[in-house]
Amino acid sequence: MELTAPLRYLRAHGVKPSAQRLAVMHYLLEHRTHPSADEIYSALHPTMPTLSKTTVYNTLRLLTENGAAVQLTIDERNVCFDADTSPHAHFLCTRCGKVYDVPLANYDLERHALIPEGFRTEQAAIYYRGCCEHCASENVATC
Amino acid sequence: MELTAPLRYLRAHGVKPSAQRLAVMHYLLEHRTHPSADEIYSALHPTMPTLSKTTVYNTLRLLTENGAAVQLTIDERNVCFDADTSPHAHFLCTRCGKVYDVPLANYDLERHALIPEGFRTEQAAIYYRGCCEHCASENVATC
DNA sequence: CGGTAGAATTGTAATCATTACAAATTGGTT
DNA sequence: AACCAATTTGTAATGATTACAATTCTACCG
Repeated sequence: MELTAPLRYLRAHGVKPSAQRLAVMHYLLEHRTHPSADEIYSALHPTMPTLSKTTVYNTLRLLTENGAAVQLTIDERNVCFDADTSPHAHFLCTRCGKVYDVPLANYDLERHALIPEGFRTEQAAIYYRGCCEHCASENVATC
Repeated sequence: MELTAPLRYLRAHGVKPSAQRLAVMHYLLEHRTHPSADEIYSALHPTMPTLSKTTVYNTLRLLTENGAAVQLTIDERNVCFDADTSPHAHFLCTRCGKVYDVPLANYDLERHALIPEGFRTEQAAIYYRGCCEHCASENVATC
């Protein structure tokens, strides 16, 4: 039961499974916190001591290239990843650094912008920055 | 006449002018190519040999903090900057790396997403990735 | 079963953007 | 001219990501 979902996910996106790929996919599916490559590595390394950081980077690239995950460039420090590939926006709290999912009012992202003829869009992202509710109530001064 | 616009721009956003700040602001206003800090430094350094890269970074941070420019995280390699702070989207061509401006059909960015109560939005960005018209006609194979 | 080719993984070293920091310079004020 | 604060500079550090060559794994074939 434990690894069923990751395996299905990889197969559905044409990614050949391996212990490392299943572990990364599993982590992404279980932790919807938009982790960075380093966070994933640090979380998996204790229980999978042979895992290398390069493999985590390679796997994440493979997953995003095959549509099994999405990479977010909302945080200028490092890229982070999301196993939820359905259309939704993201909100980065610049105080605590958390990235929140935000549902879209209108699912047709491309219709928002007037992209010129001849341009082929492959990906769309909507990013918000600001102060999340938790930080706003914690620290009134800076919010 | 040459530096009038940059000076006005800095003053309008409460940034105390200096030769370096005017040069960076001037470059951003003249080059709507969404340059990175390094591109700006490389372009200005020949005619301003004492300019340091740290100053370019410091100045860009100052400009964005004061609303005289916007920083884009559309390119995962490096942050880039735009002197046009009016609401518009951006399109990154993953082939040639160019960032294009894209007008918005609906100027109210925040209304697109259902941001939860208590969250305070300070910035919104819409990013597209894909293949631009020029690259599409150049190289049919990869587009 | 054992051998083998190709793919996947690993670890280390390099790269590259960005930041930290302390020293030097500049600008405005008395 | 003298002084304080702000700005700039150069160098060194940091930190994420990638390059690369060596090792290990996997699937297939005899």
